Amino acid sequence: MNVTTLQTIADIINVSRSTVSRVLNNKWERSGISRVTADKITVLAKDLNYLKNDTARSLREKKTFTIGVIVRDITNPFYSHIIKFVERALYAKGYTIIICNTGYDLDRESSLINSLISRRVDGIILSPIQKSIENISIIKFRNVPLVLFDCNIDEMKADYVLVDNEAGTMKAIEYLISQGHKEIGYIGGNSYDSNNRLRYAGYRKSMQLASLSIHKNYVKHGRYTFKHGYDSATEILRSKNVPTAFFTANNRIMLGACKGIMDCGLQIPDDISIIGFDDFETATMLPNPLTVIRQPVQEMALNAVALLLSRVDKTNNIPYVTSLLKTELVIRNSTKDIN
Amino acid sequence: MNVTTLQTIADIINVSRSTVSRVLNNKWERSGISRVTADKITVLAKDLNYLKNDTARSLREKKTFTIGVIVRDITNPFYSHIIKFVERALYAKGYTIIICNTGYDLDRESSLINSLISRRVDGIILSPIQKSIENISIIKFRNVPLVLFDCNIDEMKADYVLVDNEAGTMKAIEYLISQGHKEIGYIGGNSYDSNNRLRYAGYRKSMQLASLSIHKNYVKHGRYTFKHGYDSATEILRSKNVPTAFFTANNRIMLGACKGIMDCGLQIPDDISIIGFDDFETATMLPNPLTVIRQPVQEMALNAVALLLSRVDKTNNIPYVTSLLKTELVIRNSTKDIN
DNA sequence: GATAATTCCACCATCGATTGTGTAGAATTT
DNA sequence: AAATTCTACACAATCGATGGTGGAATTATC
Repeated sequence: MNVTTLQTIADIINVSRSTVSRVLNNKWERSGISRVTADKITVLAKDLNYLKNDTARSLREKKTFTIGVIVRDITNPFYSHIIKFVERALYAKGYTIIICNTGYDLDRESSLINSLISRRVDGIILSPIQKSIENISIIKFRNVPLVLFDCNIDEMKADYVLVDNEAGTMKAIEYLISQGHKEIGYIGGNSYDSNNRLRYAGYRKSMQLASLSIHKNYVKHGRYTFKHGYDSATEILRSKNVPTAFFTANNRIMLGACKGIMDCGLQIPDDISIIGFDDFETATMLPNPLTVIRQPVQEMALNAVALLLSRVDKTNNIPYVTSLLKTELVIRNSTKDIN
Repeated sequence: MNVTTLQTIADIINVSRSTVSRVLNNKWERSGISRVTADKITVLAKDLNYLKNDTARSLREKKTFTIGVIVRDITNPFYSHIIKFVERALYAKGYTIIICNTGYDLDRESSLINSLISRRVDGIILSPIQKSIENISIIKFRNVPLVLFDCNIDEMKADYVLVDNEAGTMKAIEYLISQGHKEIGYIGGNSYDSNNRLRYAGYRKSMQLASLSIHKNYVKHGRYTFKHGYDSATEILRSKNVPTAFFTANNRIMLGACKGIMDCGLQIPDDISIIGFDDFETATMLPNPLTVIRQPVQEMALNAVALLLSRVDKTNNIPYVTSLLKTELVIRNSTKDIN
């Protein structure tokens, strides 16, 4: 259980801790340590399986080489892919990431943030719940480098990475309209969520531009879940008037809606068209592969990392940056031209 | 940028660091500190937004309250769900987790392990690549509490959490046989992977018990990917003789195989039956929902955490434990009775 | 041979928190 | 009034690593 430390090595070779430290950090030349001493130390360190103690180093250096990443739902493939890319990019820069999952629980978010700050992470990438922005303020108050991800909060000045939610949605709706759809339903996410608000705004704008009216009954906001998608779709489809197409605000809702449509005995796209935000692996697996708005997941991850690291490295006050990325309409086969 | 430390508070109130420490750790009564002093300290700490420094505490306590979790592919829903449950359980016990993704890269695995040990994590939950067990030995050598997850390595004594791969597969194969299938293909994972070996063993055993012969051409080992599933299925289906059913060794392979089958112009389950290991959200979304062997994901996660923490807490040498969990055959509609 | 110039390292403070031990001064006892 | 007991803290060592400063020993220079 006895671990080798710098002191262990120093004692054996009869040099000081600092000398060992300098050698093992490749600073021995600059510090005027002889090659002979350096070699002895290097060899012994290997023999004793010396492994640096990062807690000590972090304490001393006031730098942990750790980044906190907080997402709302790690089981959503959108986030798990983001995390994969973020982890890979940060790892390449020598950073480790601590991943936290809020599960849309505000208390959890708050407590996780405190925990990350206690651990003195060098920065945080946060995909906030947005019900309250108090948690975010704490991070800023503590002066911890922060990148807000997948959200767009007007009242909060910060670095952002986000996509053109409104424009992306408009592409989708306009595509539906070009196929002759006039009655288009919107099954969205939480009403306090900026993505949902912007996607909804895009939906309304496109409808308005085409002089199409929006039926209140065709619009459902709710949670970003399969269940919400399913319930909303079936509820809408069981009423007297039904739309000819649906827009869904994320992958989970889309899957739920698809299942709901099928369970209502309707076929996609013959009986009803559907288009949604987020691309995902199984979108191509349905009887008719799904047409979606794809977010540039890897690019988003890389931009978040780059933005954050530039904050971490530079103590000077760069103005806040918003990295706004473009979405792409991926046309598959879940909508039908009814012109 | 000046952070409050115990010393800051101590200086203002004119007490010593230790007194402040004891108060903020609720040890003041035991240490004979007056309520008046304690209150003053508590109030001031709050006013100054004091936040404990975990790097310092960890160094002193030789305990980081951090657990490393290493998985092979975080974007696989099986793992992302495991991680979700593991994180939740550990969080409840005051631990933070560092999630690492090897992406089946052995060097990465090795380097991640070293990094975790450098950070002095209190324990590691590892789902190893298994091409080499050297990396695992390092963890054991360093005496870091370890739980091996989702694998079964005979040569390596350790704590394990795993499922009845062989028995589970047998349930699946026997189900197919009971439906009259005699020509059953096996599309598996990496040949060095213990899960794959055991699942394959289960497949062979069931076939043998039913006196069915295994066609070499119907068996494909490879990577746990969509592509491998797709390629294998199409390759098999394009040959002269084709099986009436497939068993697939994980969720990715299953999806790939399904797509392959569809792209060959065949219908599931009318033309060909399929059954696979791992349940997943979209299994229910296909035209005909998929029949699968479900692993008790949450239970696996909780057992891994419990096992690990018992190692972390007790320094005494408990004998190694293997937590072997049962799988469940979830019958949906991807197989057809051809009796 | 004496002084100057290097070479090569040791010393010590520091990061922030924790804890065992020691001790003034007040309170109580005899 | 002296002895004893409490009360309420302070002190200092420790965890392991880092880096500025200073100085002994060796070599070079005239």
